[in-house]
Amino acid sequence: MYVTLSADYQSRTAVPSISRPCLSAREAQIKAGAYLFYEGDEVTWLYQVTSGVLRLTRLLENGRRQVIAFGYPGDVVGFPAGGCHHTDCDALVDTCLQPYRKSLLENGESDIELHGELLQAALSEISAMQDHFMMLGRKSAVEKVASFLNVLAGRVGRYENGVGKVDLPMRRADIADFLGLTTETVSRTLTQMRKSGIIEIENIHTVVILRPTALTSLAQGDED
Amino acid sequence: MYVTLSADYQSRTAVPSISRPCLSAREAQIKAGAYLFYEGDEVTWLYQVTSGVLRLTRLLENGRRQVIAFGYPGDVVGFPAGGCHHTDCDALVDTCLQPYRKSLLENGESDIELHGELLQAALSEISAMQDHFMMLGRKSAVEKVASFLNVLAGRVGRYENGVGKVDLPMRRADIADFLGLTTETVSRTLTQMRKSGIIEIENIHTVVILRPTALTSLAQGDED
DNA sequence: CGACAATTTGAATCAGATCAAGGCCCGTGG
DNA sequence: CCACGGGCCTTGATCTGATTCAAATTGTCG
Repeated sequence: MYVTLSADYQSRTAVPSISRPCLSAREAQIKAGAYLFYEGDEVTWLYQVTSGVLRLTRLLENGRRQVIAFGYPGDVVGFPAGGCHHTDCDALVDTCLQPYRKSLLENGESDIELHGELLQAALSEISAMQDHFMMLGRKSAVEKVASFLNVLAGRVGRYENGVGKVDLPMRRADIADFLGLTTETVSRTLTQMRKSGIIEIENIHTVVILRPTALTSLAQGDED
Repeated sequence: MYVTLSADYQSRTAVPSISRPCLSAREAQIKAGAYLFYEGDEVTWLYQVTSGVLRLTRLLENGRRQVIAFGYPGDVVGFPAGGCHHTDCDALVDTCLQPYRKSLLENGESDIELHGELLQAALSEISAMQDHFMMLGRKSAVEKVASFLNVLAGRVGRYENGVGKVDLPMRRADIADFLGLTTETVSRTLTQMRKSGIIEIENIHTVVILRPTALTSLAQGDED
C-alpha cells in the first residue's frame, strides 16, 4: 500500500484479488509482531495479504528507518530482486496470507493466468511507488498526513453511523517513517486536523473522518 | 536510474543488457528535448536505453514536479500499469533506444527468454525505487546530492588523467526535482562540496570527483 | 554584441526537527 | 482491585536546515 495521489475517499479502489488462490500452497497465518521475512533473505514465496496488515521496512546503518509500504488485503509483497528480499516484513496485526511460489512469477510455464496476475501486481507496484515519490519529495507535512488518511479511508475505511472511520494499526512512528516525518510532526498534524474539525481521534488507533472533502483538499494542497 | 544507497564509486554496477535485441523492432533514435511518451498515453512499447539519457517526470496540478528517474544506458523505461504510462518521458540528449513490444512482457509465450529479462528489469526497478524512498524521506540535502553524484559516478562515470568525471546532462532544476530539493539548494550544496575540495566543477555539465571516499562518506551521512 | 535562460549567491523566513516534559494507556504483580 | 512501570503519544520551547525572494553572474546562441 502506497499513498497514491488521487485516491478518492468515496470510491473504494478495487482490491485486485488473484483468481485461483489454492494452486501453490494453503493460506498461511502470522501473528501480530511476527516477521514474515528479513532483508537479505532468499525469496521463495510471494504473499498476497488476505486479511490483516503487514509492514515493510528498511534500515539505514545510522538507525534511520524508512517504512517502504504497508501491506493491506489485496497487496502482494515479497517481489524479489537478485533473488533476495530488500526489506524486512512483519505483521502489525494477526495476518492471513496466500503464498505463491516465486517461480510462478518468474516463469509462467506452469500457470499462465496466475503468472499474469502476479506480473500485473508487480507493475502496479511500480506505478504506486512513483506516486509515493511525489509524496515524499514534494508534499508538506499536512499534505502527507492528509493523503495518508485519505488513501487509507479509500482502501480500508469503514462506515459507522454515516461517518467514515479508519483504523491505524501502526504506531505514529511508522506513519512518520512512511511519510518522511518525525513522530512529533505526525502527532501535531493530526491534532491540528482535529482542532479544525476535519477529523476526530476516537482513540489512538481509530480516526473518524468528519469532513472528507476538506481532507481531500488538504491532501492535494489546495492552498489550505 | 534511481539513486541507490550503497553504490560504490569504484565498482561499476553491471548494466543489464538484454540478450537478443533485434526481435521486436529496430533500434529507435530520438533527439534531445523530444518526448518519447506522455503521462496517460497508452503503452505499446517498452524501451531499453542504448545510449543517451532519458528523463521521466510527473507533474502535480499546482505545478510541483517530481523527476521520477533518469534513464541511462541499460535502463528499461515504460512499464505499464493499467495499460498506460504514468510519467512523461523525454530525452536530455540524443538518445538511442531498443523498443520491445509490451506484449513481450505481458505474455511470455512468444519469447520466454526475453520475457524473463524484461520481468527482471521490472523487479530490479522495484528494488531500486525502494532505495530511492530512503533517499527522499530520510536524507539531508548534502547526503542527497552526494549520493546522486556517487551513483552517477558508479554508473556512467569516466576516468580522465586519473580522476573520475561525471556528466550531468540535466539541469539543476531536474536534479532538485529528483532529490526533492530546490535548485538553489542543489547549487549551494555543490558549491559547498567544491569549496571543501571534494569535487571540482569543470563546467555546468561536468563534475570532477577529487575525493571519492569523502564523497561516499557524505552520501552515507557519516557525521561529516 | 545583446538578450535570455540557467546558475549562483545573499538575506530573511519558516516548516519541520530536535530536545525536553508531561500525560495516557495498559499489562503486571502485589 | 489498585499501585506501579514502561511504552507510546502529545504538547511546548527552541533551533536549524532548507525554502523563499531577490539580485548578481555566467553562459549560450542568434
